[in-house]
Amino acid sequence: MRSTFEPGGHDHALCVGGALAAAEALCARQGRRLTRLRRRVLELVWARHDPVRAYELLDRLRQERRSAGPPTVYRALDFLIEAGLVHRIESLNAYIGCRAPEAAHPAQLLICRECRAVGELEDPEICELVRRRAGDHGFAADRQTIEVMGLCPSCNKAG
Amino acid sequence: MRSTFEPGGHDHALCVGGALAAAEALCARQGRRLTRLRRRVLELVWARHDPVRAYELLDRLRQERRSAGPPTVYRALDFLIEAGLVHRIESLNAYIGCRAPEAAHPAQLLICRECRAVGELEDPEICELVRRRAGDHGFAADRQTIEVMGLCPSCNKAG
DNA sequence: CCGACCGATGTAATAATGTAACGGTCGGGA
DNA sequence: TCCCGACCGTTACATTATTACATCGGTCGG
Repeated sequence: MRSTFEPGGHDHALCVGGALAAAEALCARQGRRLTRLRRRVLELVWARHDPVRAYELLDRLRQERRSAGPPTVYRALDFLIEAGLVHRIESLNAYIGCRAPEAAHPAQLLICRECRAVGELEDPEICELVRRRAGDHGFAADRQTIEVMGLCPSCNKAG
Repeated sequence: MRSTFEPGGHDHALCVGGALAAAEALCARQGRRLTRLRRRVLELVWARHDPVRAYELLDRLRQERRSAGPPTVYRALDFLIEAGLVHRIESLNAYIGCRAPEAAHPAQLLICRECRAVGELEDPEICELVRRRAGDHGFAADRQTIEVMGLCPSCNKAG
């Protein structure tokens, strides 16, 4: 099983580097334009493994790009979400880098209520079961938002 | 199977009346105080079968209670959600009356992107599968938010 | 009955989140 | 060359939600 939550002392530069490389590749393949700005926003999103707020991104962006305003950030986020590189966490109004941008599946996000770490399932069975049950009621599902609050492995042990 | 989406011409007064009666009963049983204000907000939430925004509720409340402000509405909503009488729809920042307040299960909301009607599954299998898969990754789930966008039965036929 | 307490509500201000609208720039194709 | 479309800057504004503190009204022990 792929690790859902990163262990404490991992080399985070690898996460960031990997995410950016994957993003370049994906955009190239799909004919999307990963501009300098968008790339930088993605990098800022990946700065940590917990969710980032839009206005936090804005504050950091401003430090290097005086001209940034809310639309700057929201447009970049829209692009990144559309491309499947970032997830919006509806229940937190926050954003997090997608750990499996290649997979087309909708994700199921596991959010730790203690440390705010976020893990990501890409479980096709859940996805399919939800779709089927909705279909049983005559509902044609096309987008799923699944967010689970709870305790991540390490907070669970600690508590 | 219980009907998930109400048919067009149903007698909506029955929905509202039933919801209020169920709410009274539930609060009585659980020792919660369903005050006049909270009851009225619940009634306004149930005015339609599609999601209501907090500030829509506020506007309507103000017509009969000049003193209402944002906290008035948000506090009432917090109470109703806590009691399981209302769901917050995270992906819309909106609220809807719970159709099965007796059931302790988390709900799965089916949201029509055409007509905004909302149906509600209370599927224990989905719930359990999500919990189990999360558990497989060491995550102790305690709250699930599942929101599905798509087309309701009638919009699906129409489109 | 009194007064202390507590949950519910009133009230004002403000924070946090997100969008609209319009203009400028720049690169690629007719 | 000229136009078009994508991208970004810029300003203003809309929407959603919270904080902090005051007040009201009932309950309960004394």
